Amino acid sequence: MSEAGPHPPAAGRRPRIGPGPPPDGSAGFLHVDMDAFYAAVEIRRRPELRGQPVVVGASGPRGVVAAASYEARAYGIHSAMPGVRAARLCPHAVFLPGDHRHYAEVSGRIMAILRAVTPYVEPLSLDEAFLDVRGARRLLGDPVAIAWAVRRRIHDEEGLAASIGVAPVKFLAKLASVRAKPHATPQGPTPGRGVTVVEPGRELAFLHPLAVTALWGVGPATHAVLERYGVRTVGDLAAMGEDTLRAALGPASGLHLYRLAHGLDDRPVVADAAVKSVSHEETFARDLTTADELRTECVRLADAVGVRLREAGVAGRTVTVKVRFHDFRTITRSVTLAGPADSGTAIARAAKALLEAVDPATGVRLLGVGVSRLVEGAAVQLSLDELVAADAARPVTPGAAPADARRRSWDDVTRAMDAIRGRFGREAIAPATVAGRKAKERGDQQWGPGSDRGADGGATTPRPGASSALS
DNA sequence: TCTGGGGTCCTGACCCTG
DNA sequence: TCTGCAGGGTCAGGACCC
Repeated sequence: MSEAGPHPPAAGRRPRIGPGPPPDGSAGFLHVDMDAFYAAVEIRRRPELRGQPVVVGASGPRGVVAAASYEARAYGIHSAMPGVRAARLCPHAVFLPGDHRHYAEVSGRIMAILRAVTPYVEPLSLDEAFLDVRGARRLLGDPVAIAWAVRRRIHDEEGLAASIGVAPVKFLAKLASVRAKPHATPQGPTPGRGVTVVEPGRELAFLHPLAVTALWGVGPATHAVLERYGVRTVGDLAAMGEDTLRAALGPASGLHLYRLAHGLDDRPVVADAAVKSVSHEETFARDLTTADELRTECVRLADAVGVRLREAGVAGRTVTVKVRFHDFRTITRSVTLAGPADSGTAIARAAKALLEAVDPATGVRLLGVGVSRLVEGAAVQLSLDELVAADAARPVTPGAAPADARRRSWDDVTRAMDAIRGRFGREAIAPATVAGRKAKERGDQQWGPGSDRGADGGATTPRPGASSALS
């Protein structure tokens, strides 16, 4: 592990690694999970915050908590909690806006440390990943030694703590890493074990006493169903027959949970899994109530999706819009295009057509635009049929260019916009409809509508306790 | 008490086609 | 030509994950 530097590989795509071999019964899977990652990164940047309750995210009146230090967790604050409630629980906590770009940089360096151990690294998010280290044993030692070495190196090079689970299959490694974590108590954080190991043959002894909600795939809805069967622990679940579980939860979920409850998980670690959809959605500080506002935001979101599609070198056939109304009722509407699209113009056109049937009068708090059924490399804007249909629907303008010429000119415009953004930054240019309205980048204030702007520019809502800490 | 953003996967209804 | 059926594609929504 000493051969690799602390920095991520140079720009450019890494060669595809693909899925590793299936589990073979040896404890060769690691789950690496950073402790309170975003909060820890902020504290590392500002050491004077060490020991204080620190909350990241929860910006704006509708924001939620992205991460909380263990000192903040002692007050009952946890991720996904509304910021308003977190502020009530701990008014003197330090509330910080998220800095996704910085977290991504730190994450990149941590992933590079992991890839120095094995190419079989499957990131789940910025702060956790699965590793298959079976192929690294001869060179680096047994998986437990590798886990401790990884933990030490992350600490030495990044000053951050990680908890690591070691097990014969992926999901047990993940559960083990949870057990390795520190705990929040009113007296302050108590350190965790750092590394927890589930030895081969001990899987069920580890698994069965756990609450059934510990299993991946048991959320509130599934838990409610299982409670009706008197299931509280994973052991209770394992005692249910496969047929009963399938009948209760559906064939796919039933089989999945039946296998997990018996410690069975043959999923390999998949490095470089292909992305299947790209979407952008925003909750607005103020509800949108007119079709005009809806269309304007739709163009902005579609443009942001298009930029990300082209950056990833993919295009998609299905365009989906998501609308969440004032009462939290949420609908989705989708349409499949004749050919893949990756330009904001084409995506916005399809999305706006879908929004025609949506009445925003009661108030729209969230709007999302997404593209799925992705194909690599295709940059087709619109099929001929769609262009013909679009032309037929468009009022005739004297002197207007034919459809194909317009498509080519829009392709040129898109390429020119990409070039300008590449040189001067993403905010350097935008469609005229949304000029001056910054589209959030991926993860930019992703945990709440910014207090700096809403649909109408937004009103500033300072977070209690934040101003002094940030000044 | 109020509920973000970006994903994946599953299910059921409906329609079309052979 | 009509009917029934199976299978695939599309669409909408729910559940879950971090």
